[in-house]
Amino acid sequence: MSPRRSAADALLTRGRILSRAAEIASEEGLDGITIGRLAEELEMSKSGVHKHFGTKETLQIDTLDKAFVDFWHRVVEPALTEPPGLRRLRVVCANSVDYLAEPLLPGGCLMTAALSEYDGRPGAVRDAVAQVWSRWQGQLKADLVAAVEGGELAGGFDVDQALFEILAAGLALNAAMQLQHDQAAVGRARRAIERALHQS
Amino acid sequence: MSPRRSAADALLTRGRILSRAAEIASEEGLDGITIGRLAEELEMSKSGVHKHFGTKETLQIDTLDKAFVDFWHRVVEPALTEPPGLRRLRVVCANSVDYLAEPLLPGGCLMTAALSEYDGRPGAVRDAVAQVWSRWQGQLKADLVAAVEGGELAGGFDVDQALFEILAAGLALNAAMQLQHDQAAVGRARRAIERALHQS
DNA sequence: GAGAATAGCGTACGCACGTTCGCTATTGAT
DNA sequence: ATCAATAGCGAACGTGCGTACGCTATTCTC
Repeated sequence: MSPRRSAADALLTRGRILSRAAEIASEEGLDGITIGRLAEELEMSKSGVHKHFGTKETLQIDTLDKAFVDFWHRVVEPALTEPPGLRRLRVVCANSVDYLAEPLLPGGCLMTAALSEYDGRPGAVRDAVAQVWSRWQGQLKADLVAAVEGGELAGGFDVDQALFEILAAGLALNAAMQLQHDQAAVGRARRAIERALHQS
Repeated sequence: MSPRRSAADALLTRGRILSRAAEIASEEGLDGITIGRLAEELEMSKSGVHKHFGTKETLQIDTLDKAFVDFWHRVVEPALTEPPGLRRLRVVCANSVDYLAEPLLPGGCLMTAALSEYDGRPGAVRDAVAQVWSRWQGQLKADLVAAVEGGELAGGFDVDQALFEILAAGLALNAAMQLQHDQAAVGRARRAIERALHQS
């Protein structure tokens, strides 16, 4: 019908597809993404959607990557004005709690959803999920380590234990929000994270 | 081919179907359950499998319920010899950590997988997931409350905060085991739970 | 201005899905 | 001995899926 096809338009179309795909995936999982459904909702042809990715698996991975980039923009980057260490860590954690409490995507955090969905299924999608989580954990751990090295945390502080508890709080907050719409969980997550930083 | 159909045999067949379905669902999600696949693996016809449940949605719910009953048998019931309160709670928590570290199902805890999978999709399956989680949380909370009332925990102890942190540790342990096969997470989960019971 | 690239469309394909229907053979109660 | 129930089978259905192919129209490069 309307074959516009400049390079700029193509990138824009690709972005529209990924945005909608991320919304769908956040509610119904990466497997809920369907080329036919995307085509219908974006008012284009199945083959038009397909061509941008070549394979459904690629579409799923690109969707996850896009969601991760958005997450990073909102959660991590604003904290980079703080020096590495405890100050930056606290801002990152606060931002991530805010993100989980009021996510960009309608079905909540896609990284978290994809984690459960693909942790038992070998393949490229699972690898992508693992990489995304590895980066997020690496970011948190780097500031924990910096805080210890900078003397902001007590000597003998167990970095991996704190990391575990911070991640745990995020997972539990996401579950409480998505399954039970429990707003009170937000405060509990904040407190749990603060407690993770005060090992006795 | 071999139409045996006593009432006892029927129940047995139903159990075989649900057992295999639970295994599949633990690895690929409740949506990974497929009547055709079950029929093939169990060497029976699609219609034979179908007839036991009438609807795929019912099959999914029954699978979840079966997995929950098995979980309950292994985690909660052995602890009922302890008196309600802190002692029973510690046994339940220890059993649940053991369960997550070495689950009955190949893909890990089905309740946890189903939580992420269906938290954003209204319907009977989601309701079943919510109910299962509500029962599990209720069990934990009952012993926390009993512990407070029995004076085993300090006055002013925040039961909901502790419950949040215990559940969080379980979710994080499951994620660490399934995505990263991180055995060290077992000890961290145990420690996180113990810390949840020692509010400062 | 000519020509290679390519965004997007339309059509078609094979496949797996859940569900339906009618049948057969066995059971279990009368 | 009879007869209603029913476990399970086999075949068929409509649907939606991912993917492949060829085409058209526009853009970008030279």
